[in-house]
Amino acid sequence: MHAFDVLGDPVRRRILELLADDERAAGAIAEIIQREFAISQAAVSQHLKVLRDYGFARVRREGARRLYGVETAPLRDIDAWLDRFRHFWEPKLDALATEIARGKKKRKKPA
Amino acid sequence: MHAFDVLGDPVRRRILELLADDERAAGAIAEIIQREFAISQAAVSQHLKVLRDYGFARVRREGARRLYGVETAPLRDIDAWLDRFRHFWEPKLDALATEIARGKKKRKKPA
DNA sequence: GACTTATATAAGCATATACTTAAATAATGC
DNA sequence: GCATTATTTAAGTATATGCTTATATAAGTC
Repeated sequence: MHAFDVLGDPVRRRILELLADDERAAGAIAEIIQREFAISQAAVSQHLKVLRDYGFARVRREGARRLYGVETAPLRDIDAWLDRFRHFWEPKLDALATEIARGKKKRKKPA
Repeated sequence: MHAFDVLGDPVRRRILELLADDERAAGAIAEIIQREFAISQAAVSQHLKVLRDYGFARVRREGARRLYGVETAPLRDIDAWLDRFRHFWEPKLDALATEIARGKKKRKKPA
């Protein structure tokens, strides 16, 4: 499955949206998703597995809970793939603006 | 089908890459794709239909040919969806830099 | 107008994936 | 250690999608 396929599923997109702010326990995620999509807890768990398997999420145990967090590498890959089309909707930037805009440089201190 | 599903298919991604530079005739696209993916002309045509149907491509007739071009609205939608994750990999920009970076403003003249 | 070229559509089939229910695994509390 | 809570995994099924071959549509050529 390709990263784009992973994001093709609305449940998985919603889960990632939930994780964009904060880590959340599998159960807390399941509760929200079950309410919004009317699917079983097992189904939610299977989606979490897909997100793990394709590098969109990480888990850590905390007692009986499993805390999920977003992992951005595949999202960055997608962002990079879009680069070849960006000139269609982003104005041409000069070299410096591009550096700033796309964060290619680590800056020591914001001015 | 969601925009992400459309991009989930490697053939469709490749077609869009081909269109990123230039318009191309359906036949020219089919030729390349058939060589690279070993699928039939009909299959390529079906992918072109999906790209049309979901707003990723437009066609115009030119004699017996059909010239395809990329249409970026759904790509921009995806780009916008990624916004909520960008803070993970882009440095925090100040307001002005963000304006410049994301092209929210039409500038009259580059300095 | 028949023939060829360019492209799309139809019909049918195979496979992947998203769900279900049931069961397994693991930590917590008594 | 047994029950409970939290979560994953297994097995089975339905459906969507991507392919195939065959056919339709439309324009260009003689």
